[in-house]
Amino acid sequence: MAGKTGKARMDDDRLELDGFIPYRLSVMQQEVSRTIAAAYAEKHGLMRHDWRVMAALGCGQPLSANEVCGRTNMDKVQVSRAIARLKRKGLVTRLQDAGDRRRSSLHLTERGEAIYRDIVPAARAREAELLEALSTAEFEQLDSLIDKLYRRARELNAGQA
Amino acid sequence: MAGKTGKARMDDDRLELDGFIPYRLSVMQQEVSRTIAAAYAEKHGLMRHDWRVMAALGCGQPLSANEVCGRTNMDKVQVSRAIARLKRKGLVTRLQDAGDRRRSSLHLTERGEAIYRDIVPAARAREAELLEALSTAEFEQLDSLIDKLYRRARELNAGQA
DNA sequence: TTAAATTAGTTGCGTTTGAAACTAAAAGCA
DNA sequence: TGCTTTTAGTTTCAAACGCAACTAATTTAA
Repeated sequence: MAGKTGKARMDDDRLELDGFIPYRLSVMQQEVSRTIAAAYAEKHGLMRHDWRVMAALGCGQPLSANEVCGRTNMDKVQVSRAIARLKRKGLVTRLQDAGDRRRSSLHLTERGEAIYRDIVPAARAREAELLEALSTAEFEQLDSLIDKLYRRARELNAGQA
Repeated sequence: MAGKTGKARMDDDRLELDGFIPYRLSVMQQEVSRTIAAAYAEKHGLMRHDWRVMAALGCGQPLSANEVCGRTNMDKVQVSRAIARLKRKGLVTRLQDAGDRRRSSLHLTERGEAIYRDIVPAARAREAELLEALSTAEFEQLDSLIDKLYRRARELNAGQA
């Protein structure tokens, strides 16, 4: 399809940010992120990465740090640091794997579980409030568009990654 | 509308990240961002914020730092630092405003302009490649969805911001 | 007309980030 | 077996960030 362009793009050698999809996506996403952060940040003093690690663990424990990477799309440095913070706060424990002593399996502690159980409904509620702005059809479109754009971007990035 | 939920959400007190729209949005956006960064990062050693400031200036010079904030959705600290970097690199100049000596008006230098003119078509090309994954109808849906979600998130955040 | 409040922009501080280098254990293989 | 390579995860260092405090110019308004 030829020349999809955002709204305000008149002058051809100037780029109007407001008509540039990647920019708008970024600004929108940041705002959405802030909405969700309310569910874990203030009250529990967690960062986004911490919360993601907890979310991964909440869905299936134990996990190695490496498995957490896979489920959260974070890289291993971020995961390592998030785990360090969570351990410091007493929200996760690690247990060195007997078979492979490089690995260790991570668990939410009792406190970690409690916080997890506190965050989940709040996060869900925030998401729901957000999605109230959309019809069912729009929601499905969104779902599909996220997927398509993600795949496409990965394709494009695959070269130099 | 009642209970929109992502795909993989079965257990009600566990949150599956892959079915959580804000998470998927974030991961997708990051990937898209990387795609676009290729247009300004490696080759010109710019950061996202630097590029945004340049993009703002490219569309209408001169601008005060404050006006840049408005056009880029960045806050003044980020803008101040981006300008400092760009000045260091010789890509923008500042000129103290005669009427109001707190302000100064920012301009792209010759070199700044040149780099801007190099980046714009590359960024456009990247965006176009990305959007090739979508039909015209989908593109329009995307445009509208970004808008709706952005507005909604701002509404929700307005309280505590 | 001068003191208080606002606005433009910068800076200092402690924390987080990103990239690359690193350690230690396990696998591959000769 | 002993040597190289891979894999899991951590650390280091410089740059970037967020926040609050700051300076300096301008506006408000008593």
